[in-house]
Amino acid sequence: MSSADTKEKLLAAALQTLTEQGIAKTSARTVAATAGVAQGLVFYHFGSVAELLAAACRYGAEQRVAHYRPRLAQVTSLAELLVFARAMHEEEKAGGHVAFLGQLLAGAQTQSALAPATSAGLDLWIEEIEKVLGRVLASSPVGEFTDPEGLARAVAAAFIGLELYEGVDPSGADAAFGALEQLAGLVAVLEELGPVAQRAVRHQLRRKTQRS
Amino acid sequence: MSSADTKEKLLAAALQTLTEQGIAKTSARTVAATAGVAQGLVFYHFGSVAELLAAACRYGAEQRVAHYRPRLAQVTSLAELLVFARAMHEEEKAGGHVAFLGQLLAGAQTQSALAPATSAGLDLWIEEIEKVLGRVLASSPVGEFTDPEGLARAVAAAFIGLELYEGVDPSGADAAFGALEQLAGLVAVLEELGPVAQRAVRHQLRRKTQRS
DNA sequence: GTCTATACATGGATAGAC
DNA sequence: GTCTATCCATGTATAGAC
Repeated sequence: MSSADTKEKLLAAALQTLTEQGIAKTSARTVAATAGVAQGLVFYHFGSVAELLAAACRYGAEQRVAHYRPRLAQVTSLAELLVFARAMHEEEKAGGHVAFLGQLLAGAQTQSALAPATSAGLDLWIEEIEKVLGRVLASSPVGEFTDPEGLARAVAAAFIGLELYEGVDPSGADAAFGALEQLAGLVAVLEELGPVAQRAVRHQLRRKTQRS
Repeated sequence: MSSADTKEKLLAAALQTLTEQGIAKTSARTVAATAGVAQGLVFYHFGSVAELLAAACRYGAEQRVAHYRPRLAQVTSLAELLVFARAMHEEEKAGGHVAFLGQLLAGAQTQSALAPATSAGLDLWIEEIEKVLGRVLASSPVGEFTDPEGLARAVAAAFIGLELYEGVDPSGADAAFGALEQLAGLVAVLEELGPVAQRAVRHQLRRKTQRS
């Protein structure tokens, strides 16, 4: 078998094991078994389990971002973004293709070799989210008075948190998404205000910004 | 040694190991070593590693919520809540006393024995957050048009996500908290609008709510 | 009732076979 | 260059000593 083939199999198997077994049960043995290759190949091809996981993170994050990118590109309002988030969440419940990021995030807390790759994987998402937020909030006071990059980072981290929460309390996670949708609706209202109210809001915001 | 003593040691050691070593490296051996007791005692006192972790989760969550409760009780505005969140985040960077919830959340995804305990531990936080949000948002349109319990769940899950994110990208997490503070300031502005603008906002919200 | 010694499974890593 | 056989550390669990 070609080197590229085996590597690819191991990368895919690493992601699958990570989502299905969790970081605690993800080992060279379990991944190799899933890939259908010998256990030693993990070390031959990647040097260590951590390096395999780091590579798998890059591989998987690129794949998933590419998968969702076209749909994200069509989002033109905050309400649509929340609809997308909910749909993506539903897809994740079935397939769990982003869940591996939660597992890596947990693993990276204490295994420093995983941190850069996990951060880089998340950055792919953050970049996309930032683009969408920039577009969606451009016409709103929110876009004017918040840091879009920081907001994108908060959204990405929060989404992973919610995905993890889904695993222990599905109905609770559902309620959380519902509340966020209501909140998004509230922000959207700011855009639909009449000109007088709009100016009042912006005026207050400017005062507030100067004060702090 | 009394049974209660050994159990207490194991519970504390489980939390410490979970935060310092992560779920992947938390085993009967590592926890017992930290506790300074024999490894087999984990199984004698708790039956299995998962049950020990579940018990430790209850134990730790109660402790931490009790630790922060007095300060949460003094929060009277959304801005103050964000100041508290940032302060708690800083404390966590140093001590990492809530980090174990992130590790358990990751572990619970695939080890169903952990899910109920983790969910229950989070619920202690959610309950407190809900109280605070109810108080803080009572005078705001946000309180009127969102489900406070769902919002509290979203906040708790998002906070855990941000704590995990901090572990792989501290400056990114800082930017995320900064953006959320700006966002909170924006919501606070709604409360400071003049009566005319207030009514315009509420009117739009009512229309919006009826439509959806 | 409390704990220790021991059995056996799984994991990481590599020397050397093909 | 690719893979297998094997070593030793670490993991879970329990039989039986105190």
